Amino acid sequence: MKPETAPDPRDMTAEIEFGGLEDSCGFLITIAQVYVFEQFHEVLGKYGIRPGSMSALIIIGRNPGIRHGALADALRIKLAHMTKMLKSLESEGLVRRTAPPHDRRIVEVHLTDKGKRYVAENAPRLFEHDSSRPDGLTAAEKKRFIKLLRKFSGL
Amino acid sequence: MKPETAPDPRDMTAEIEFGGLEDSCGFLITIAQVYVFEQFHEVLGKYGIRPGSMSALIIIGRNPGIRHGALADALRIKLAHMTKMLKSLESEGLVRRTAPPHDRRIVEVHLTDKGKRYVAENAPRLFEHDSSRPDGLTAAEKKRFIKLLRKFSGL
DNA sequence: TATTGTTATACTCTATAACTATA
DNA sequence: TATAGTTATAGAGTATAACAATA
Repeated sequence: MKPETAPDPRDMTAEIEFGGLEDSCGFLITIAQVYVFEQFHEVLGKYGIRPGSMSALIIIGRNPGIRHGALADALRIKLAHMTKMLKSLESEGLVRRTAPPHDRRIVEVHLTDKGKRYVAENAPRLFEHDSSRPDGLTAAEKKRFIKLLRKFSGL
Repeated sequence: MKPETAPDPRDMTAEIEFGGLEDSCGFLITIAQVYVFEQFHEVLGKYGIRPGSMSALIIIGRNPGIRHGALADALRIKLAHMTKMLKSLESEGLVRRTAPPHDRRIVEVHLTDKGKRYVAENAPRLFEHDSSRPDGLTAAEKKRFIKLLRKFSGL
């Protein structure tokens, strides 16, 4: 990112011009997201954990009996996708889904014992990875970054 | 996000516990990214523009003759996907792809006149949308946020 | 042999809408 | 009629690896 450098795409040492995208939150968040996933798979892939289902399991563990809809809202994914993910986690024996008697439309989700062991083993790996990712931010910057990210998303 | 509230997923007014994810850069960036795409499609969908190809066209416009590989690096997407995207943009008449005589392995990309008009018309819409997105950040916060995002991604 | 790009395949994630069951 | 979730289908994005052409 050197705006003063004349762009010459044939010169491999030349930086390319981003034409304003370097100041676009949307573009930069997309780029950051690619980096996050890349690092996640590189470091945590060997344990077979994936970002989406790991987040779901962590939230289910902290909110026993949470409904499909509430979980979908929390993870910002569509209910249809949530169903697929939870049925998959159920078939792996990590979660249990039950319809309460008072409203049989609802599906409540709990971790199984296997699911609890899975979270106890893998959640620390996720958090350790997240805080040690080589992202070039100082501790103070990371703190500010997290606050801004939360405010940005209305979380 | 109220850690002091007892979690009760059946009470719709209760906040859910994120169990540490609320302090994870990776999780928060994923959530932010969902918000960015959602807003993008809501506001700019009617013009038929999409985030990936719009970014590509903007960068091509600013770096005439840029190679497939350099563009893929800039957008953090795989070369195989870049090829698909550029062939699609070529079939829409927005870009021209040519192999230079001095190294016939290379493919250089330029905007066509139609592509230039397309960018002239739609890039301002993208930037206007990006700066006016209702993300709750003040101008000063947005500035700091952009700097942190760039540092985070090594851009 | 190494580099640049292409093709093919498969998998994940997402969007949408029609559907079932229940309230 | 409205709500919670399910199913089916299609599309976008991505990963991977095998491939062709050129250097």
